[in-house]
Amino acid sequence: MSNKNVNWLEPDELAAWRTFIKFDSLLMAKLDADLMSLFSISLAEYEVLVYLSEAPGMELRMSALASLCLVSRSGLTRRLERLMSEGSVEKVACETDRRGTNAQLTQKGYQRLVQAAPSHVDGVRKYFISKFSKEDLCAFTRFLLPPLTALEEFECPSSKCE
Amino acid sequence: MSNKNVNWLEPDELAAWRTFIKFDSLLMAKLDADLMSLFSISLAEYEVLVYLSEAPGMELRMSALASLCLVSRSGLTRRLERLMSEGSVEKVACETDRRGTNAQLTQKGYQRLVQAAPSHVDGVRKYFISKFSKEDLCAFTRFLLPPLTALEEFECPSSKCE
DNA sequence: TGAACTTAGTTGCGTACGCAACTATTCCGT
DNA sequence: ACGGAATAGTTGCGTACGCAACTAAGTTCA
Repeated sequence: MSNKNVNWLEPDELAAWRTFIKFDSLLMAKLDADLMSLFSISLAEYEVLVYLSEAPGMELRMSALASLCLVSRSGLTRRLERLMSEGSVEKVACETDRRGTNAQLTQKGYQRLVQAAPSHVDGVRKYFISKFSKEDLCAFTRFLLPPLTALEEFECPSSKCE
Repeated sequence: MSNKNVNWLEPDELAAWRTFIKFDSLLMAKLDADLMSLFSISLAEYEVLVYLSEAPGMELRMSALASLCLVSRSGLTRRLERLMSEGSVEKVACETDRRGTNAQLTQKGYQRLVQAAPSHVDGVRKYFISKFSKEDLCAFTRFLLPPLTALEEFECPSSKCE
């Protein structure tokens, strides 16, 4: 199609854009499918286990976790229901704010993470990291960080983002 | 967390990986929200209009369209239902294969695309393309193409991918 | 030619999610 | 100290999707 009233992307631009979209889409699908078939855990659930494992006391407020996972608060409530029902996560009351709830990684959840992580990390290295030199990897991050910050500001229109 | 039995990503690797994930997620959400609020069309539907507009006769087989959109055949059936119900797309019987159906862009669908495209393309340029020099953009594509090809082979395990 | 296999598309069903509305708690200005 | 606004989390409802099963049509091979 070639409509002169629309300033379509140039071939190089289009190639980069579609490669990016497709790469991301296939990569996420592959990582999810691998986790699912090997460890019966979805990428979304794995993500929760990772963020919890990195937090002090292996616990995080629901809202903080939702924000890290880029998911709505209701979406996170349901994700945690699934993880709780298999015993990977527990909810504990928040000491300092009685509205709040902390999600906490259980021993079982931690073991589940440690079991799945090597294979998952291998996948990330194999399909993504290994394609870049160390310099290119850092350049990649530097390139993407400014637009990422700009995008974050649309989410939290006026205030301090986290 | 620091478990010595897992070969976790290095800080630079982790930064690149999480930046990538987050950037993609926020960018897609933003492009979708913009299309939705300005033109009441989702990014998924827009994508269908684009691919149809580029095809000879502005029509494509359902399967081909599903493959381009990286969506299951049933997913595409439902996407087209939505686009048909507002008159942007029609189904026409395939001449050469009576099993087949072609999705065809209507005048209305084409106008819808031309109306939404400038704003959408601006967004893609503003948040993605403009962050790279022309050289970096091509390098970016070159980097991602090999792993993309590798990932495509998992989808079509043995055969010719298109 | 015709029986087995493959391919095209649709449908039923289950899942994961977002939005809006809700309750409970905390914060803030006076 | 108290009344209104903000925040934390959950729930009901609607949506978009994938998988598996299905029908119809084409393909292959004996």
